[in-house]
Amino acid sequence: MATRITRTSGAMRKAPKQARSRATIDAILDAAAHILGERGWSAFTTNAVAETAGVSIGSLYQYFPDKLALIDAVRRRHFDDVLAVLQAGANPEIPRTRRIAALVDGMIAVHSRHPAAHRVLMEESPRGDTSRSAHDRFELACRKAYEALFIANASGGSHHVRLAAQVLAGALAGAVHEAARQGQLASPVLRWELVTLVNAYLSRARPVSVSRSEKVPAVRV
Amino acid sequence: MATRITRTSGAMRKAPKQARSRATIDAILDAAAHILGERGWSAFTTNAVAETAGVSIGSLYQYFPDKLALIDAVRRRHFDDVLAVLQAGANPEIPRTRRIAALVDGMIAVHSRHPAAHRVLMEESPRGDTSRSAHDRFELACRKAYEALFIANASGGSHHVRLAAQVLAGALAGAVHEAARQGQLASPVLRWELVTLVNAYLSRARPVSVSRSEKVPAVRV
Amino acid sequence: MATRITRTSGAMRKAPKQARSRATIDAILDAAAHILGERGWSAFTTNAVAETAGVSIGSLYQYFPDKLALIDAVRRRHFDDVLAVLQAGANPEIPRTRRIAALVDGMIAVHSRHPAAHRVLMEESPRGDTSRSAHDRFELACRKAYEALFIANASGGSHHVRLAAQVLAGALAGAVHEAARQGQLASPVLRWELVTLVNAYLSRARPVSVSRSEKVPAVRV
Amino acid sequence: MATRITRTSGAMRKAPKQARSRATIDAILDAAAHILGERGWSAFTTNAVAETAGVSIGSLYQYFPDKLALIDAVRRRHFDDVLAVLQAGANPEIPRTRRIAALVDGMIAVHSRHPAAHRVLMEESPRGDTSRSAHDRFELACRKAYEALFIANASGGSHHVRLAAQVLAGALAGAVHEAARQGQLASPVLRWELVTLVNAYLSRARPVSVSRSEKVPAVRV
DNA sequence: AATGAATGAGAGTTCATTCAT
DNA sequence: TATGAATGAACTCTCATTCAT
Repeated sequence: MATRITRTSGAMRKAPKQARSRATIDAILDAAAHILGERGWSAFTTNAVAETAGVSIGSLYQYFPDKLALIDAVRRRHFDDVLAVLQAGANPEIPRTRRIAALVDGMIAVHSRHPAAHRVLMEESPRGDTSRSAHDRFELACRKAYEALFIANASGGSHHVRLAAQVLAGALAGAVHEAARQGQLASPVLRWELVTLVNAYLSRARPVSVSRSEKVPAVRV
Repeated sequence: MATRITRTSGAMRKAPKQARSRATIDAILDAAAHILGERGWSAFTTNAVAETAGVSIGSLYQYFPDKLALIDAVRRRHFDDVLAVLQAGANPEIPRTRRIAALVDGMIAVHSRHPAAHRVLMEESPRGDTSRSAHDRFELACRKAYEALFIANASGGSHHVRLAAQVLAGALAGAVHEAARQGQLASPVLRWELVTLVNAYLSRARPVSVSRSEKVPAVRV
Repeated sequence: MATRITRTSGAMRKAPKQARSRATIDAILDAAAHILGERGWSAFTTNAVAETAGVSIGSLYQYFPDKLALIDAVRRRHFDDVLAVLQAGANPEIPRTRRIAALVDGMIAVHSRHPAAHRVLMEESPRGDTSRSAHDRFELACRKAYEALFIANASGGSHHVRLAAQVLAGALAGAVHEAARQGQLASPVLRWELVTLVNAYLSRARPVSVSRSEKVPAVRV
Repeated sequence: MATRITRTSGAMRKAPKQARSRATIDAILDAAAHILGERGWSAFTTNAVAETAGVSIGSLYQYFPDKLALIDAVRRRHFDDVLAVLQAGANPEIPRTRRIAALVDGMIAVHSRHPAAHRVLMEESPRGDTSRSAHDRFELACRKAYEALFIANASGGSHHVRLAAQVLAGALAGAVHEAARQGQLASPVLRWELVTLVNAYLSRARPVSVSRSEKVPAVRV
């Protein structure tokens, strides 16, 4: 039950020198992503990945020194895809409304293929050292994309662009996750609501200041 | 690494008849919540819980038929706490602004003790049968709390109250999760931004209709 | 899975001094026999016995030092019953035919209450030291009863009365066990066949001498 | 102490592709049979089997999905051996006297290697689904072999051939088991008595009809 | 390079037995 | 004396990883 991963895993055991190697690696990554998305983290065993990929377990370990390196590779590849989505909507030439729509559509698309995989990669699976920088680059890129929306939009005037961008990112991701869990990703109403959410927050209808409510019940855990 | 849980677990094995039992059960639940929050699901082994609780593994199994029943019990106890928070802000007599603030403060409070625990309980750990009804009651209560905000507020006029409430719930949870991950739960700015988010969405600044953006890059996984 | 019994168990921890003790012991023995017969050896746990008997596990251990002593006590009590059956048919005044019928009926009766219990007691459950002498007395009495049949019947003229008696005992027990397994204990035809079996063997229709068959295939295990 | 087996086990986990596998499987089965025969069911733990076989516990589980599948495999292999013995004596060309001798010798041989193993396999150890059909085939073959003796022998004229065959099978098995327990399997006198038993029953010296004896003492358990 | 048999630490769970109350 | 909570050794089974072929 525990994650028996101790070794600090290096990136990839060997660089693909031949086309065959590259094909093997891709088969392994595809199989890994597939299992993660369809059957979840608990079914993600190295033996299962190797079998699904149609290679021997020995071959898998020839390319990935351990399980951590494997999941990191999957994550890296997934990040690239998501970044492509985000940047497609980052062009400042496009009107803001259209960019918001592109953002929402992109997020929906990201979660539509294998709804579980994204969440598993982001939240459930352990991170190796390799993943660190890739993950940082990813978060940076995401933040930039969201910040760009705020910056382009002077109306709100928040001086906490960075935190606001983070809130927006978390909110959109959370709403999409929940919709994915409910199987509503394809709903046009959902899309509309998400667009509304982003738009409204960017427009920042100013609330009246509120003081901290006096009594919040204690919460265990 | 895998979650080797198959048996469908019943609630609790035996009702405590002596005061000592109750103390043991509480120690176990506290230890379970603590491990879950501080060290995550992968460190959540029955033996670790028993040891942390200062009881023998046999005692743990005297009260919880299996690991699933244990995690379910933790979840149920946590749900009760969260529900208390939500209902504290559900009183329609209180002005909307104040209720929103209470909601945000409640969510922040919920995640402040063991930031990871909430997420782990909600997303990462498997659910037993026992948990099902408790979870349903919980989701219903959450939805009601959020819907109440929309209903009280006629301005938006959305006919999809339920979905909008779900979007808001997911968005707020996501933003809070992300803030918890960044260690910003105590920040007043964060609180302000979350209040702004809820307020803005409830006010539903109507965006101009947007057509689906033509090209969204494909996303693997 | 293993039988974790190591201690050499003494007979019974304390002699029943009061009527209440006697009642408790009987309740425990009844519960033990019941579980053994209805649910088999694998369900025969000390906790289950205590619960079925309606006493605490502590009380059980007050009277039986360990599980071995308990099962031995059950066995002893069962032996007494079987011996009573056997001796009822041992009276030499009664004609042989009638005695054989009584023997067969007795064996059928012995297995009719809880078909599984007899087998479990005889074959499946471990024997403690206490049981040794009781078991010896039992086997002796059985043998005597069977030998009496041979002795009364001079016709066969076997000089190996003891071994023949043992063969007869084993054969009858085996046939009855098999019938019990098939649920045929109540069948009159079965009874008739068993009587025939005993009768025929006692009459010892002399077979022609046979030489050892030359080739018997080897058998593993 | 209890048999903690619940899962319904499938046959064998994977077919051996290399010679090494076959050797491992055989070593495991041999070790399993050995432990069963020499030290009984209670010593039959998966770790003990693996250790005796000189392989790791992991290897054992590579080929047998669980303990049930292992014991079933042992049983199947044993059945095959016993069937070979029985059929060796089933040839109708051979005179009846010789066939009876072959049967008795076969049964003695079956129990001579590991006297306890046969009994344990037949009576004491739990059965998986795999074992079911093999066991049925086995019982059928046994019955056929015994029935053949009755059918060939018109003298008795019993119309209950099937039940008579079952009685004979049970009787012979019981007598052999008892002899095995007493360590008398090698005794020529025992062999002679067994032959006599079978012969006598087949010849069915007709007993005078007997009425059910009136009073059979009650038997507990 | 590739294969897949083998390994073994470690996780979940049971139950005979003890001992504070 | 009686109770039942507590104990922990022992057992079944998994899966990341290695290595002979």
